[in-house]
Amino acid sequence: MDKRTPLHPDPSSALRLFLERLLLRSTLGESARQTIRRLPGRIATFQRDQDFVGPGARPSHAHLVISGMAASWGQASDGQRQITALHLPGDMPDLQSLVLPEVMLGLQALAPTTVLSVPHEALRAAAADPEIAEAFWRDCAADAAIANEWVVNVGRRKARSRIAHVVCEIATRLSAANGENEFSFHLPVTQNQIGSATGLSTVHVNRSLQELKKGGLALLGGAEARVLDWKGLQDAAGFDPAYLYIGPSPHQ
Amino acid sequence: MDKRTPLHPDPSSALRLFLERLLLRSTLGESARQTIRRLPGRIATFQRDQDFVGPGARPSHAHLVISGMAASWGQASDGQRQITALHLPGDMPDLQSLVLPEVMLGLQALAPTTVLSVPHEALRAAAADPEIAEAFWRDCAADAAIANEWVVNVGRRKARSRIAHVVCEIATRLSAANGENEFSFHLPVTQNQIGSATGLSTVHVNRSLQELKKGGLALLGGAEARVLDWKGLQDAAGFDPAYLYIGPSPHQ
DNA sequence: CGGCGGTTTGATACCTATCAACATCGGTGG
DNA sequence: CCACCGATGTTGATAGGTATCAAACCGCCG
Repeated sequence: MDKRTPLHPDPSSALRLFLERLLLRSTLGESARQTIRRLPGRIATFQRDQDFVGPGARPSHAHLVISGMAASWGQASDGQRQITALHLPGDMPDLQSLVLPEVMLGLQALAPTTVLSVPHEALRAAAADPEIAEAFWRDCAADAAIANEWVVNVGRRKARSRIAHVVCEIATRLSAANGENEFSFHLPVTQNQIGSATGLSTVHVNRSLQELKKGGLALLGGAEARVLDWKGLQDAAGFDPAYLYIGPSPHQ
Repeated sequence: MDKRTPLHPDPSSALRLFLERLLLRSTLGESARQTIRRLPGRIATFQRDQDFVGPGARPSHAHLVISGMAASWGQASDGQRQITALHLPGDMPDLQSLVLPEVMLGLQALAPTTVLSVPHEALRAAAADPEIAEAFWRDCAADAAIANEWVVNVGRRKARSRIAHVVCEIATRLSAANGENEFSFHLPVTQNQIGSATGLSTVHVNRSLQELKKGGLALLGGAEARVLDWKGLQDAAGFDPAYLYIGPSPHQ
């Protein structure tokens, strides 16, 4: 278990997290909010590097990240993993398994992570409310938009920018979730995992991180991230938060 | 106008195309099918390399590709484009603008392309039918899955594999749409555009294509693609069609 | 203390981008 | 019919970015 982040031992506070997350992008009436808050679920914890959903599975539950950090990944035929998205507390990475029962990506914990397993039936029942169905659809669409931006990141930017872009994204998403600017936050990922996310080798991640440090832009290490120069980092990354669809960036 | 593919001058045949596309992944009752078939729309044509949706726009219509080929793209801050998805006849690339009004990607025609512009209002009205809403959501989720696979493609595979993978994807999607194996098909993209899609330079695309030819795997050129060795190409690409969510590959 | 995972550094090889030049081809106009 | 032209494709040379391998270092924890 991750001792550093507050635990959410009860489903109800976890679901409040989920509700706030949905409300970032969608408007829900009181009855819809009630439905979300009353979803059933079972708490589960996973250790660092543990896969909790594998490609080709047909899970009967969707997973709501409560604490820690998770990642979706795919792999090339040689077995090398590529992380395609990072999931922060409040995210439900496999919500789309409601409409596509066979998930084709893997989900792993990047650090000790707590999730709430919510049965598909309950989510499907909730989605009978058109307001909720639209909110779910909207979040899936936003995930697709984020995935598109990752393609750009990995395909067209060079090492330093790629890493800076991921840091900017996490900082912005955390800030949106917490309602305040986050320039110094817990980022429990190794340089190896950053490489998996950016399509770079571990060694090159290391060198690029040193460049970011030397340039006075950001400081990563020991599972902590500190943004020293938000404007400069954003510049180096070519980061425009619009694709995250969480309103105007709290930063700037 | 593209003279080589049959034109669909009337909306109704275009909408049949769209309906077949939805039925690849979803089940729709007769009333829902009627609703789709009766959607309003206006035909429009675009020339090669013409953008018909730009980042930051708030379009009032969604676009159904009828003939030709389109691509969604994003760009790095230096202006370099990265193609994040290819759109074949029957696809509606910006369906997600229904729930995320501000589109953050661009859409361009790769070749002379005909589209049907369908008003958001009409689509939203159609989505009042839960069956249709779910079908729309499902297609958005599938698009997200495809985007994830592109991240893997661009991030972890080497040049030859990346190109082979894109060819495999197009061949499989065309085959699914047409109900028959397509080993030789119209692929109106320049090597430059292939580079934009795979994160490679034009020159390197050229060399890699020659390797594919020399290896007897595939032949691309003159807006035509011919797959010579499907199994071998699939191998070189590390291609597994499951992520497309269009049932078992028609190939093999 | 010893091991372990993570980070850092260096040497080297490979892959890909870039630039420049040239070839090919279809279309256009004389 | 031929000359020309622009777009596309091809080739070679070179530079630079990144991967890979190996080794050393470090902090943490048992």
